[in-house]
Amino acid sequence: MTMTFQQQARDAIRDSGGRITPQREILFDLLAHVENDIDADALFRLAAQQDPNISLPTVYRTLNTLEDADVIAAQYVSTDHERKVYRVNNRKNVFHFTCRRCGMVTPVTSKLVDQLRRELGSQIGADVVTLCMCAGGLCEDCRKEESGL
Amino acid sequence: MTMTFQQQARDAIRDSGGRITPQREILFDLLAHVENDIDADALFRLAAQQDPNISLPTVYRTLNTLEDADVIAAQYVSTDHERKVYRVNNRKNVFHFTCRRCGMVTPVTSKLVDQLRRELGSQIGADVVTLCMCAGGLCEDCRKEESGL
DNA sequence: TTAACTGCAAAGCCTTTGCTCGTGA
DNA sequence: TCACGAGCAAAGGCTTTGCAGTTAA
Repeated sequence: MTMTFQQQARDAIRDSGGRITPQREILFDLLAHVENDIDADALFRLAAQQDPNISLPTVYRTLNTLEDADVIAAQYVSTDHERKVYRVNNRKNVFHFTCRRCGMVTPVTSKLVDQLRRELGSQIGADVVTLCMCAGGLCEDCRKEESGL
Repeated sequence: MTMTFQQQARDAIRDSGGRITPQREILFDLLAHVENDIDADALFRLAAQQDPNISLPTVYRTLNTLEDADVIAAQYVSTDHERKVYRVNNRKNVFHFTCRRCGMVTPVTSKLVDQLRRELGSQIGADVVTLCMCAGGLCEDCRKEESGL
C-alpha cells in the first residue's frame, strides 16, 4: 500500500504540529511531479503560476519543514554548490558530476553509494541519512579539447 | 623529487600569468602547514597575525586562483554547507559526517571513495578530479538520546 | 613600464527572520 | 479561539566586485 507523496507530506507536517495550507498543497503537488531536483527559486516560480501571491519565504519555510520531517532531502549540485536543491526522498543514489570547463552537469549513480553509506554508518556508529556527493573535473569532450590545445 | 607546497603554488600561479606577492607567500605558508581543512575566514585571521593589513578579499582571490590552478580543492563541510573549506590537494578521501542534532563533525574515510571515483570516471568518460562528499544524520550519542525520549 | 594585485567599501546572492495580519483545526 | 502560517521587507552571512593606488616582473 503506497502513499502518495502529497499524503506523506501532509502526514509528516501534521505529525509535527504543522498545518496544511493552500500554499503548501501547491508545493506538495509540484514536488510530487518534479522529475529530479529543484531549487527553491524554481519551485517558487512554478508555484507562482498557480498562485501569484505565494512568497519565496513561504517556499523556503515549507522546504525546511519538509526537510526536517525527512520527506525531502537537500543537496548541493552546481559547481560551486551555490544553491541548494531539493528532492523527494527516493533515488538517493543519484548525484552529479559538473564539468569545471563547460559547466555541464551529468547525473550519475552507483551502487557504491549505498555501500558507502552502510560502511560509514558502521564506522562511526551513526545513522547516515543523507549522503551528498558532488563530483567535478573535466568531461570527456573538454578533456579531449584540452589535450588538443 | 618532491616539491614543497609553496613551490607548487608559486609555479602554478606564475604559469597562469600571476604574480607572487608577500600576501600570497604568507597564505602559501599557512596552507602548507594547515592540518586538514581551513575556511577563508580562519585563513584570513591566521594571515592577519603576520600582516595586519591583509584583507579578506585578497584571501578569497588567492584561494580562487589556487583552486583554478588545481593546487588546492574546495569542499563544503558543515551541515548546511554554509561555508567553503579549502584543502591542499592530497588526502582527498577524507570527508565529513555532520550530526544534524548536535552538530558534531566527524571526519571519515573509506577506500570506497577512490573506487567510486574510478567507477564514475569510466561511467561517464570524465576525469574526476574532485569528489566532495558530505554525510549527515544522527551520531551514535544522539541516536541513543532520541530513542530514549 | 604596465598588467596584475591590494585594500577598502559596497554590492550580490541565497536564505532566514521580524512583524503583523490572516487562517486552519 | 489561537497557535501556526503567509507576505512583506529587511537583515544575515559568505563571497565577489569596482575602484584607485601600488607593485612585481
